[in-house]
Amino acid sequence: MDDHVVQPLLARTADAVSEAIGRVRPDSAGADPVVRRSGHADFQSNAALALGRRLGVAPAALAGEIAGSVTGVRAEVSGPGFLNLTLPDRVIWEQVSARGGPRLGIGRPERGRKVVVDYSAPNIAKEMHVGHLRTTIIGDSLARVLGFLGADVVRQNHLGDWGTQFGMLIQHLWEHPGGSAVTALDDRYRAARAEFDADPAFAARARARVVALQAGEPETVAAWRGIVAESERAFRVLYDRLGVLLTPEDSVGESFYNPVLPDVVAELRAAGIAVDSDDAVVVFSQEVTGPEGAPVPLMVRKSDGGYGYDTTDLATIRHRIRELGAQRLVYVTDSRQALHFRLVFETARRAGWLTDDVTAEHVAYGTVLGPDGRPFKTRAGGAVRLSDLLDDAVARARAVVAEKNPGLDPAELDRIAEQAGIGAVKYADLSTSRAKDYAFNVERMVSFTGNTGVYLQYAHARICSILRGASGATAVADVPLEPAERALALALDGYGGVLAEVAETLEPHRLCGYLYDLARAFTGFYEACPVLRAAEPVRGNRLALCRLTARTLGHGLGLLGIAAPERM
RNA sequence: GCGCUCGUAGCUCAACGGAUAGAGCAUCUGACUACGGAUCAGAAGGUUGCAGGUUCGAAUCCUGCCGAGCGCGCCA
Repeated sequence: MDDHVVQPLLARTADAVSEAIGRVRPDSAGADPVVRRSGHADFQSNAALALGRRLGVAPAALAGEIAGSVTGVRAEVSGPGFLNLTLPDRVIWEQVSARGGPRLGIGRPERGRKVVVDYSAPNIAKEMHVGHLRTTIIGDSLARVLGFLGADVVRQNHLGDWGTQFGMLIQHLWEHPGGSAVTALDDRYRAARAEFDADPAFAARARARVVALQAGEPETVAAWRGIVAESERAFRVLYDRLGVLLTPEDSVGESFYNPVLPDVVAELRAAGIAVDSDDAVVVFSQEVTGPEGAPVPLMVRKSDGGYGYDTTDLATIRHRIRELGAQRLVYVTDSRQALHFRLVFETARRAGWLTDDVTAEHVAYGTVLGPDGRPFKTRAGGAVRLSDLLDDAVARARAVVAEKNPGLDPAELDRIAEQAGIGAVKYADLSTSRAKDYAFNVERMVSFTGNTGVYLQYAHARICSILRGASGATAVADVPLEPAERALALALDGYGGVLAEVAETLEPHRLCGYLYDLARAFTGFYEACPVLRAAEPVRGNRLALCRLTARTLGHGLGLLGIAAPERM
């Protein structure tokens, strides 16, 4: 019973207006009541503006009719036909009280929907770098939000675990034994590449090793597995540190699809979708043209008989729909791959894998830029290691937290600095709209003011502190609402709606914006309304608001994959 | 050449087709011996890249320009 769903006030108000429209203008029953949050009242309905026009009635007059018929809400006509809607105080307090359950009264609108979220996808034998940051963080947050709303989320970590580079890597490992940590693997990769380029004899042995790997030669395959396992352990360390949900069971890399690639091509060929061209097999787009006006191809089999990731991604679609039974496919990769996914989706549609019952979405995001406004690189021009990036953020967070709270003992400080630093990086990434590039600015990220993860964590911690100082009584009584209480309560009530928006648009920054607004609404409340000093029953009501705010902030941060410590 | 994405306050960013385009930094003026100061009140800051169009109503939708980034056959 603690799990019951509380209908948001916005929806209830919209229903009330909708019913009133139906009574006043039966012909227009079912019209969108266009109810939104308002700066002039609790909510406003803009329905009369469009509807009046269509019916040939003055919008203000129609708004007046609706106002006269609507029940449960005070409605006042304003301006050219806006309807300002105000709820009774009692209703709002009841709403605060009703959201006490573990799910904050939020339902599971995504229930019964299987969603595959493809994200992270680091490369085996290489270290994770800044290029893996956004996909990992955004994808994980989306998986959490969709899961919370009831979707059957299948996470897929499409590891780069297959390819010709493993031939030279294994060969190099055998010829130069010793060392196996992943940083070493990363160096090893470079060394192998150098030797491959410099020494034709080694290159030949490496190619032979690729053939052996593809042929399933046991010793070679065992070596390959060893490399994969080693890398996965290293990823695990970073995933744990980042607080990412991905587990080894979610790893379904390129090698998994390798055996079915010929069949994917065969199926496309049989359907006449894939054709031969210059010794390769390609699918020409029917929608997109390249230079010279020629159709853009998808390379499903290279002229050397090998397969690239065009084919692998086609295989993922087929597999996820046919074998996993997914209704929604989500690919979280950077925006430079937009054309690639467009072609892949187009081909999958032509092949009949993607139908109207299944959606496929490329969740594209912009580049992480360095301080110079160019793509983030080390001084030497290499990729910035993810672990270095996090170390840096944690170190700065530590300094900021230590200054704020000098009384913390070192162990506590370490723990909080880690949570704040990681949270800061994740929040910075999630809080700007995905499509844009953003500059990685640690200074700003770990600031206690502004729209940062640290600010939200601190807000949460301080509310927790208030609650610690107060015992028990959070029963909600029907007393007059102060404006700041009203603003806070309405903000709290909007949480589920925002989550639904995130699930639909796959834009976590909406949740960030909501949480920030919520924290600010709390600030306004806290400034205007004494809590612990207030007399009952006001005190109990305000404590209830504090409690619900803390829980909502904590929960929202959780869906962003960010820790919400009770003390900082 | 074509395509995708983006152009909003000095800076970093918001804004389901709705009322006066909002926050935070930074700047300026005030207030409070603080339920943990995440301060609070106020000021200033904008022709939402430009020009048309649709609409009762446009930062948002459409068209055309300008500018930036990215992409367009055997890399992933």
